[in-house]
Amino acid sequence: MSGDGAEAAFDALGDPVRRRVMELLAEGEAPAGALAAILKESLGISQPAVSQHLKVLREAGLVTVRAEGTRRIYGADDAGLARVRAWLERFADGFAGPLDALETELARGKRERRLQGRAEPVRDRRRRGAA
Amino acid sequence: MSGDGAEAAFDALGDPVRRRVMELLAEGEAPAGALAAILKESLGISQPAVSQHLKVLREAGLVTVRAEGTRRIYGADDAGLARVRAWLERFADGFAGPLDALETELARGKRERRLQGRAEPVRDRRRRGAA
DNA sequence: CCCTAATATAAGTCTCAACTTATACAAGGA
DNA sequence: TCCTTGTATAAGTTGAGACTTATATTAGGG
Repeated sequence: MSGDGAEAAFDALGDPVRRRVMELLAEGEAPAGALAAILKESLGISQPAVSQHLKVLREAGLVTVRAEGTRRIYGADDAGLARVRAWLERFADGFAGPLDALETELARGKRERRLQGRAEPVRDRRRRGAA
Repeated sequence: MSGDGAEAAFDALGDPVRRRVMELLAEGEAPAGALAAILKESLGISQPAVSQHLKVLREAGLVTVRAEGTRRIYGADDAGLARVRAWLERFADGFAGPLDALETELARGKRERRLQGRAEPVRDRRRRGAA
């Protein structure tokens, strides 16, 4: 429960350069080189850097790639974006996502009980890596 | 053009702990201490760390705070979340946000012209800080 | 075939931000 | 008035990841 795949997407969108890439792709597909050229001009970022960003976006499912000769044509991937939207629906004023009224009530009750505050067994854990 | 305030929100949501805080707040308001207790138990994170995360969320406009005695009651702020949704509407299959059909066409044409690739004046720029 | 063009990967550097502990501050209650 | 409880701020450390340059890879063209 509570495990969508929006994690990687949000991690990826946490970077302004990658957000810019997505904005460019929102207007239509583009070869990697064109994106690199635009980002080099506007932000002074090198081609390899852009390539690395594209890789992150790919792995987050936010972009699609299609080979065309030696070119890689990138496009925004609705699948990844949909997962982001789904995550946001939790906050949709009124109900909490795919839960029906009853489950919502149960969850709320459980939360309130948990929120009373009872903290002792402090497991361990150290740094939450997001490779 | 192209300057919404979704930037800070996405930067904030780029962190898994802050996302977790938002998920908790999606179920309802909670005092900082309760959030700290939950995150300590589940992720082993200290109270000051949580306080710092809450500060980031506050500055991103993603949460509201209300003082109640010595407690700070946090809640999800629709304003910030709305800005995130607005950014995502760029990708809404078909049209590009608040632009009408004509403007969309113009934008697309301009993009395609830009994407032809013409890069020379490599300004300077160094590291894109996001205080 | 080799050369060029388009992209990706390797390897290394350096900044930033997410943590830590310690402490300050504010609001009640005894 | 002090102590306690709840929260925020200060100061310092450290690992991740966003860059860099250099090089590998792949596809076509002459």
